[in-house]
Amino acid sequence: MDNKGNQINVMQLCVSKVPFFNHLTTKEMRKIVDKSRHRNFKKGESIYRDGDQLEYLYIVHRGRVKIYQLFESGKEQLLRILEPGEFMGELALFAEKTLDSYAEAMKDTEICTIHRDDMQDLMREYPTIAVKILEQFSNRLDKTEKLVGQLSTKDVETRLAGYLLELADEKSSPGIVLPMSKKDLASYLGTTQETISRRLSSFQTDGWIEQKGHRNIKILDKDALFELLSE
Amino acid sequence: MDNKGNQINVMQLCVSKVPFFNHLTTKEMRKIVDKSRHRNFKKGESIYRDGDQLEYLYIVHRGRVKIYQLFESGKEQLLRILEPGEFMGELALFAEKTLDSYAEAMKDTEICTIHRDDMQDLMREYPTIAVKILEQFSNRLDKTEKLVGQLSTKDVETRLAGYLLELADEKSSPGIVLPMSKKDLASYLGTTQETISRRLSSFQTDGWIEQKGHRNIKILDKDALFELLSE
DNA sequence: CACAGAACTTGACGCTGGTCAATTTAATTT
DNA sequence: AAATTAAATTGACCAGCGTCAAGTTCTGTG
Repeated sequence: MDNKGNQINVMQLCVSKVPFFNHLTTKEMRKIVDKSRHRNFKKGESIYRDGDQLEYLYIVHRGRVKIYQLFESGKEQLLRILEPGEFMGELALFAEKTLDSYAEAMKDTEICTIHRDDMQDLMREYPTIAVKILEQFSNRLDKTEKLVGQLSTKDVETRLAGYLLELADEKSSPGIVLPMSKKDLASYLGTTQETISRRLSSFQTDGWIEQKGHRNIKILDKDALFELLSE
Repeated sequence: MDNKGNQINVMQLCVSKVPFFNHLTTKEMRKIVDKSRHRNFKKGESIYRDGDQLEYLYIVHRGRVKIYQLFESGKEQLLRILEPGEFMGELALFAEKTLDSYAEAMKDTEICTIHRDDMQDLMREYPTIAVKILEQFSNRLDKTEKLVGQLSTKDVETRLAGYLLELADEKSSPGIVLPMSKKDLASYLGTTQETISRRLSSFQTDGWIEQKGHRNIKILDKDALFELLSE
């Protein structure tokens, strides 16, 4: 049985990659690996859904996951996208809460899960873990609060410009690749596919960007976009 | 000198009231009190502002504080309101971050401050503190994400109905008192004073609520409001 | 490489809700 | 209780953007 070999493999892949574990010693990490479980999801597959009982912390190791809410009206609100190393289900750590959001693999994705009780133990044993999680939390909260501000005080054009610039900053190159479909982007920015499409077209007409394919955008006039933000 | 007496007083008032300290022993609390400073703010006074260097954790002991963002356009986005026992400035705990929001006392307010370095020490010494903070954090994040969803998928009427019901739930009585001006409520719900006013008027015309004075509302038909949410 | 289905674009139209301005009402102060 | 100020209401107007519907362009799969 290659169970043993499998576990070592998982350790290298999963735990060591995650910011809030990677300061621990190898021995300590092994302890964590013993408590974690590795799972695979195919593109489009649901990882958890509204109404599920939340019992695990999920850590994305490979792939990409989107978290969204779904309303009675059928409208979707995309909350965030998880890249490798990020986690979700953190509410599970404190209470037996019922979920009110959905998590879906955007492409084939590998995930590590750790049960609530084990996480509690780990935090007690290695207090620094809690501090690390806290750090990530505060960044997320920060980002979410900014989104709230944008949603209610800026028009779609401005929000879109802001998003493009943010993306360009991260990659620090004029060519950017949208990490999601325009439909999802619309959901994230609190608008519709159609409006996103119209605004991008007008950006292009103005000579500020150039679109190639469905997800590739080259920024031609950063300053023009930037101007929008402070108007 | 009544410094000593003062400190004991402060301890009882401030630290013991806060959820993430109140599980500690009296002796441990005293240690924390030694590191905290007590401050008073008058109504309307600014506690911190955009651009300030963030160095302290602020714990509200008495009064009420509003946190908001301010945009170039002059628009305000109210993020949340702190009641006694809640805290702000938590980003200070991790990095030397510059603030991008404002905190203002909504009435005469007493606050305890603890310096970042001291907080770091405390968390190392009493790991449970970090876990408690984490708990509050995750609730806030949850609330903020819900707000995002509402802002971008529901119309003002629905958001307002949702807010009123939420408030009624907390107090579990038909008569509710707005914790803020309608102007601030508008800012929180991502709309304008005028629209809030219009919607409340129409609720009243429909016989669903009754307004008395500027901040008192009696809910007459809970079900009608509730219907709006799931349409 | 072709083809099917998904993703995106474009147009026409109407409604929600933002803006500006003028009153009215409530809250505070003296 | 009157006076002053702050908060809220109401009306008129119109722009942004959501909706529905019909095309067009990608893209990944066989």
